[in-house]
Amino acid sequence: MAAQPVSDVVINRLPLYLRMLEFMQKEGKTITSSQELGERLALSSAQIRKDLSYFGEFGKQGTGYNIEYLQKMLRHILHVDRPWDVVVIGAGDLGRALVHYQGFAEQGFNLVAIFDNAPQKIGMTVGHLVVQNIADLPQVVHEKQIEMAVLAVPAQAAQGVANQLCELGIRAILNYAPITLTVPSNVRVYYIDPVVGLQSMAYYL
Amino acid sequence: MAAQPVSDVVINRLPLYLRMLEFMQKEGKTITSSQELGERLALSSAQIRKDLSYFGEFGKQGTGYNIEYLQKMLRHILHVDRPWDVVVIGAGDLGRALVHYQGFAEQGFNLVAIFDNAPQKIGMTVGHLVVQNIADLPQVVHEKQIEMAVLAVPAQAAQGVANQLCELGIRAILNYAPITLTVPSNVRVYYIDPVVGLQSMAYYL
DNA sequence: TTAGAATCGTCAACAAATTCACAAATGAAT
DNA sequence: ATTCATTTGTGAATTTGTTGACGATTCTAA
Repeated sequence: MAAQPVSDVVINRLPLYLRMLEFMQKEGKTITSSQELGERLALSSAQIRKDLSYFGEFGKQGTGYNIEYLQKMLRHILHVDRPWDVVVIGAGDLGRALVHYQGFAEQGFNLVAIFDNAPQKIGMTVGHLVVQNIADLPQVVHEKQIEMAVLAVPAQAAQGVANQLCELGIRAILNYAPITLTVPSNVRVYYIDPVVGLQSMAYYL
Repeated sequence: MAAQPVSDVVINRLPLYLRMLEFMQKEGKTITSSQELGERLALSSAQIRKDLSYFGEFGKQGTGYNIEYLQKMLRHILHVDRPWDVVVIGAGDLGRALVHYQGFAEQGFNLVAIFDNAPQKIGMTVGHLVVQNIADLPQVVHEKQIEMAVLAVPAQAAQGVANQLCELGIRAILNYAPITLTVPSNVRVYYIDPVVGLQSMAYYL
């Protein structure tokens, strides 16, 4: 599909295209153009055409893109045309809020287990899940062949848990802990830190 | 301070430097080097020196950087050497989890009010705050001269609330809603969407 | 006092990312 | 049937971002 690897910045924009296409579809639209997509995403139309061109030809000259078809192709490219099972580590306020969030399942990411190491949290019901002992993590990861994890533990525990996840074969970590993780090069980390966001924006105020 | 504007990618790395410096300080270290910072942040040492050089000369040849001093300078550059008041819009699971999170206040971001439009949520206590009617937002923003907001409402409500925030003079929005917002060019938006993160990483699996 | 190791700040070289601009194709309107 | 307004996909040009390399400085230790 991709002879020479497509760069990270391109891959990171594809989910935004997908999200906008879903939005347009809900509006009842069936076709769109790189220009319209660009305007609504605050990107240039050339950028969008170029990004898509790394993966194939999905549009029709003079007409634009069929929204449903382009969605389908993007899901295929991103490997989200199948469900993924995901484990959540940490049953604090954040971990629990994540389990209650419907947005993951809507996009095919099933949060199938939540773990914590605090005895008073183990056994607690969170949405449709029961908090499990972190000691049971290896078994669950192995049995369900989990490849993705959400890390929602305090900063001081994050690196230790990350090490464990990597050893268990997890290859993608969505990290909410405010710390840069050190992981093997075959493991991906996506960082979410709201404080970093506010600090970046404060610069411009 | 910055003759020709410093690019966004550079600004977005500064909080990571700051975060790492705080971490090192907790480890008891007092000085560091661009090389050490680079290794721990998975960046090149040249990158770090280059980034800092846009703002001045903070290191000492042969020695490196004084951690406390560099922290202080970075806080000054980012305008986080003062507290910022921030409002939270949306008192769902996410909004409530954010109010409970101590990480904002630790970095000088004070969540001073939380709003919702649902009658059954208004009046509810969340941490040290009481959920207020969204109708009271203009008054609070004006009285406390708020410039930053966290948007934690459902996707379908997000653009409407964002419009209101912009009209009220808010200049920085931390957006958790899974939608690309259209805002005036003088307003910054920092996007947090965990699903986008998982989708990006799924590409590599 | 001097030698040597470490490190910064910066200019130039290099690489990556974005934009430009246009041929080719499409569909609508006359 | 022909014209015209759109729109794609892409190679080239341009812009932006990263890395290399080195003079200058600092500290340590013999």
